[in-house]
Amino acid sequence: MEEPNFFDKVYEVAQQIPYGRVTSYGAIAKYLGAARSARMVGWAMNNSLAKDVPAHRVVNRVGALTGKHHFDGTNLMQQLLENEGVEVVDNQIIDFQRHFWDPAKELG
DNA sequence: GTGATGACTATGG
DNA sequence: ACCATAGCCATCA
Repeated sequence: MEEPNFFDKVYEVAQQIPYGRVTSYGAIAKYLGAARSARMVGWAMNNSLAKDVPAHRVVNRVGALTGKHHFDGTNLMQQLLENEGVEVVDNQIIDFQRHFWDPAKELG
């Protein structure tokens, strides 16, 4: 095994997102010290789909389910979030800030 | 080694 | 307010 890659770190953070909470790509990237690599976080999420990572809890900065079309169904991501008590309308999380979970703040 | 790509974000017109 | 462009940086062809 080698040192944890960027992706591995993203997985760890994503796995620590509490139930019913969400975060943004930028927040994770910032926690990892690569705030400008938010895209990498999203990409890592794509890899995480095959892992035990709650990728549906990671959305963009405005709480929009930009990655929903990476899931099997068209509304699977939304269903998962709603199942956790997160209100989602038109592919966007309602009261995003209330559900927001900042790893940089919660973990350190 | 170079170029292209991406589930983003910030800024400018 | 909306659309376009730039920056960022890790991975792949």
